[in-house]
Amino acid sequence: MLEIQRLRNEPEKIVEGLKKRFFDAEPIVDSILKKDKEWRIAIGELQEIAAEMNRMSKEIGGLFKSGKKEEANQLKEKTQELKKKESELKEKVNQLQKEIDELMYQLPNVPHDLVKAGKDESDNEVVEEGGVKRIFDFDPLPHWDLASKHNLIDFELGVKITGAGFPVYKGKGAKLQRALINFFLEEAEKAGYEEHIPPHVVNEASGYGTGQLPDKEGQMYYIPEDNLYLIPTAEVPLTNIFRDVILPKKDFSIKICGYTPCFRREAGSYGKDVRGLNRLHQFDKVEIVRIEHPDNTEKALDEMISHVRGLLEKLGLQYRILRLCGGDTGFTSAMTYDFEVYSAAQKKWLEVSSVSRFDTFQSTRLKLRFKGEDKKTRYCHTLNGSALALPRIVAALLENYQTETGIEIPEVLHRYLSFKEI
RNA sequence: GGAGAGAUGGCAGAGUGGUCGAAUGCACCGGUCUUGAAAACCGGCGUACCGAGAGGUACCCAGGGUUCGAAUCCCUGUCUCUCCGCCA
Repeated sequence: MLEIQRLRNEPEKIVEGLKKRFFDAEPIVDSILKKDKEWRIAIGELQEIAAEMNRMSKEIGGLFKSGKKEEANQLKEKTQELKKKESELKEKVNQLQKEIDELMYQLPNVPHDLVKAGKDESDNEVVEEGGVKRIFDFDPLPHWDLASKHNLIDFELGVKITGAGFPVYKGKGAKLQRALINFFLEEAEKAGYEEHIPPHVVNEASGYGTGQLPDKEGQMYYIPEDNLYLIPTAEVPLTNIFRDVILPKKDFSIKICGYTPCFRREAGSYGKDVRGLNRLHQFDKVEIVRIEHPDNTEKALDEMISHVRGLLEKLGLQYRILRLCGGDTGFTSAMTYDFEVYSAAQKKWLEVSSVSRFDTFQSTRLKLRFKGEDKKTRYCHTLNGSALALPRIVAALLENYQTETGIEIPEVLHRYLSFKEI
């Protein structure tokens, strides 16, 4: 959520910034400001009445104590009128507050200066390319064929047990998953991220904290009996560790990571992109999360990008980094870099990581603050990124490391496995 | 699943209708003392909102209610703990 202060101080800037998303914020911002003005007047009046009531109550108490019953009763009658006014105003204030909140929830984060205006993914900027380009002298197979040929992943079995999008990893396929998870976790640890194993199910408050609710409930699996949600990413439980937290000092830099399965309903996504591992309802991911002082956000983001880049280089994959345009940047994000890996067999780029800075957008909902220089509380900045999501990495590894007879394993993974090829 | 207990400031814990935003202890911050530290002593020490400021308002799990007045009484909900049962 944006800070109301910011809306009051620089509404034009926000409206202007959101144009980069092709989001017309003006009517919402105007409406908020109008209601905010009303609200401020109403709450001023309400507080005055409350103060008057408090005064009278004390007076009545004193009168009763000193035995002046009649005077006390007279005063009592006077309070009736005030009470009525008070409850009316209270209702008005609450109603306005509710309306303002609802409008605030509709405003996405304001894109960072570097973010270009754009409607969709076709406007994203490629900011970097690297890694090893793979050239085949034979016809490479897509990973779904390789997976069944080498008995690594059984998609049909997953359909039987659960449904489409829930593959079963078997034998070396399963071990490869485990190796990747360990590799990613150890790399994260080396980079200073403290490992966590959080719950894979979260409550409603956590969903609101990181912004999945009220917006994207349709994308999460929901357990109505307990009012709990399966996590779509470790970002949710990891970031919510810091919900309702005020960090005591101004110098802090919190770096945590965690492996979890991720569950996504992916409602409304059909077509060819869903083949094989390309889009799943359950997948594994190692997530890195940072809580930073606003002054340190830029540096933190750079470090995260370097970290993810490092992983892709160690795995020997061809990659590119995109800075998403306004329209393709997630609702809660101020700036997002997507990492894509090239699959020579599928002849396309596969998104394997997304690194974002949210600035105060999440921390306002989370109420995550720190004590600043002058003992004032300020909102922290949050960032997170996948480091990395497994399925498409597996797809790219299988496809790019295939030979005519089998599949090689990148050297960095050897220490996690008892075999060097499939 | 059954039975019971509870939810108060960073923590512990008092407070059962009036001046309680809340005793006290611990922790924390500043100071005195000390060569330094400890101890002792003095002072400070929740959050949010409105207001230019003075100041005011709200918050004792959440939401309702009773009352001139609620941390305190009533209702509903949530959560936690203990015991029993079941079970990895």
